[in-house]
Amino acid sequence: MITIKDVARLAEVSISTVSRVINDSKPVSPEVRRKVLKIIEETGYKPNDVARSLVTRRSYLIGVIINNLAQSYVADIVRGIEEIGKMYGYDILLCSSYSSKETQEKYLQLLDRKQAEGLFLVGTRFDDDIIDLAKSLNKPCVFFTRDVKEKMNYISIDCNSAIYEITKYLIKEGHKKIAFISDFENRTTIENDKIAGYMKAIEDNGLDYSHVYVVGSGKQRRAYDFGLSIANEHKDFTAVVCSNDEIAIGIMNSFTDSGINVPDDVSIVGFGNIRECRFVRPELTSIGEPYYDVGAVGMRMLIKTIKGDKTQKGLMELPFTIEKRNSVKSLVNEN
Amino acid sequence: MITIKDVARLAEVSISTVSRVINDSKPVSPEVRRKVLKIIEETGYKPNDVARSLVTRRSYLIGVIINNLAQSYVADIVRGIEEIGKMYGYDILLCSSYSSKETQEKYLQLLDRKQAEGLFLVGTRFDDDIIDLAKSLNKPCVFFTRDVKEKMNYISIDCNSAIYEITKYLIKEGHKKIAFISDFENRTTIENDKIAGYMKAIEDNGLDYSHVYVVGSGKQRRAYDFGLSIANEHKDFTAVVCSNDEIAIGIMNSFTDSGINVPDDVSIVGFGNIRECRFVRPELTSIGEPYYDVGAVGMRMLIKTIKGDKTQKGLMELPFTIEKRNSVKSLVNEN
DNA sequence: CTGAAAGCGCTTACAG
DNA sequence: CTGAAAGCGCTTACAG
Repeated sequence: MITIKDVARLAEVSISTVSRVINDSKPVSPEVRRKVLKIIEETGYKPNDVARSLVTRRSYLIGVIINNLAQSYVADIVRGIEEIGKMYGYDILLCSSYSSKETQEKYLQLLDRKQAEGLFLVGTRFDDDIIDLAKSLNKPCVFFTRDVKEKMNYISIDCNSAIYEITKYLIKEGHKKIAFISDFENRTTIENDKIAGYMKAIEDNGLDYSHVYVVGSGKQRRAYDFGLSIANEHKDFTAVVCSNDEIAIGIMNSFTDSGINVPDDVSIVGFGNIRECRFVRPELTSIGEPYYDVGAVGMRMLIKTIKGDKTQKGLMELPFTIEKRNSVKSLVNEN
Repeated sequence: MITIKDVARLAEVSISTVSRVINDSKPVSPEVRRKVLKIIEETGYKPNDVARSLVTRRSYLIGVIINNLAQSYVADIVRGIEEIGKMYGYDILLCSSYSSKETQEKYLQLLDRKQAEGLFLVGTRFDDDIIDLAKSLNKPCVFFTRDVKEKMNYISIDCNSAIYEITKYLIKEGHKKIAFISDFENRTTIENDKIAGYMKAIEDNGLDYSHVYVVGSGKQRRAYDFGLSIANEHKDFTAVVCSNDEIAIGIMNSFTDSGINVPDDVSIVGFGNIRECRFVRPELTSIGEPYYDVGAVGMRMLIKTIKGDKTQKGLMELPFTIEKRNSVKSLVNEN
């Protein structure tokens, strides 16, 4: 391995001078610069970033703790994080915790030892211990989570408005009996926001029907089973708003398999706009969260904080979109 | 920031001793060890991995160059890489090149400067310059690609056998006119393997019909358009084998939209077993590539090479599975 | 078992 | 504009 020392020797200058030309940090006479550059070219010298990190105390590493890269929204967030990171010269250290608190703890320690300059945590909900540990590391830190705690800097979309708007959209299409299908009994803050948005739309539009079902899971398979059970009982709604797309797809499949036509008998909307929305039949209307942007905007916040710029603390909310597809039937033009 | 020096001072020992207890590298008397551990505990000292890296010349970093994390199979490979990496104490530096040769080159240089100990390149095909550059870095390196060159260490699945087997499966189900739908005119080595597997199955079973269509793209949308065009002309096959799932789904949707029933009129199989296979209707029969394992096995190879164990060079092939779903109709029990 | 010293490959005051 | 020296936070022969 060829080092700065070798370059200095070959170019017959001091290592200080070599350092100055590779970093362009101080004036160097043109002839000397040329000579050094020539040697660098010839030897193929590349500075050792580890040594550089040690003295500059900059690692240009951002620790990203996620649950599972297999979830496409997580992959999208990571893409946003990486892209913006690379723009500013930061690399990301990816840590998949698969929702294990112990693993998250281990990675937080690891990232600290590795001198990560910032932390980006992505997960449905985080244990208080993890939040405290992350804070104790004294590094800039941003969260993307479904369960917001006051003490964290987080980035999010306005779920309350999103569900409010999509419910209003169903109402405008003539639906009067709209149910909401929630994931867990034990709700995250975001889930509460969603349900509040649903209820507000119902009330604001003077409807007298509302019903919140609880699947007991956020997963498709469980939603499918749950859907079969409500398909069998007497269901009186003409549309359902689902807390996420996995649930919506599970419910939709269960209805289809039970002989309930979507959207002719029941309209369904989801939340998240995952890729599968366009693959299922009928294609699923959903709320689009700009996941890539979540990563990108969050990363910008993080980098700003690292640079010491003042940045807004706490909340940062991103806009959503309603992706209209054909899982919703308009009842307006019917007699 | 508290350093090894602080710990040494507080514990009234030399930094050598502190180093020995944190690394358990040399015998230390029980009392001294206890004293040091106590100080470490009290101060919350954590070794600086950057400094450690510099002297040990070990970064425990693996550079992973991919095209796009938005492709689910890429995310799965990365999961496998990360999981095995973490098991052995390695972290991954993720670099998304979005198929740009320039970006790949830049990242290769970056990874070299960062002292990455190994390289894992994932992509459909790589430019010769990139392969050469990667080799020139003199680091252990493994490729997962659809276009294999002799000069690389790669990991792959046996596509020839996979397509052979799935074609045979269609034949066993009574299909006698089976077409193959390929992606590009300009074929990768893997694509050639697939077509060869298809042809061999046709020949081995004495069928007199064979036809290779070329979409001109590996993407779903283009396959959809292409599917519309062949749906309109007189098509004489009862089944099609597609070079990948995106194509299969595009073709399937185009057939459905053209009034051709899948699988009643035409059976379709894909390759890749992407998540969408289970979301489309009918669910798509496909060849499952163990992508997670590709990452995991490749990473094991890489780590072995880093450790200096001799490992098989060149090819490493993984088994495939045929995921039978309902996009295939059996013609056997018909009269 | 323990410590003093050298050194990993850089950057950066400091002095000239 | 240039160089000698100190130092970043560690590990590891070497000597005792």
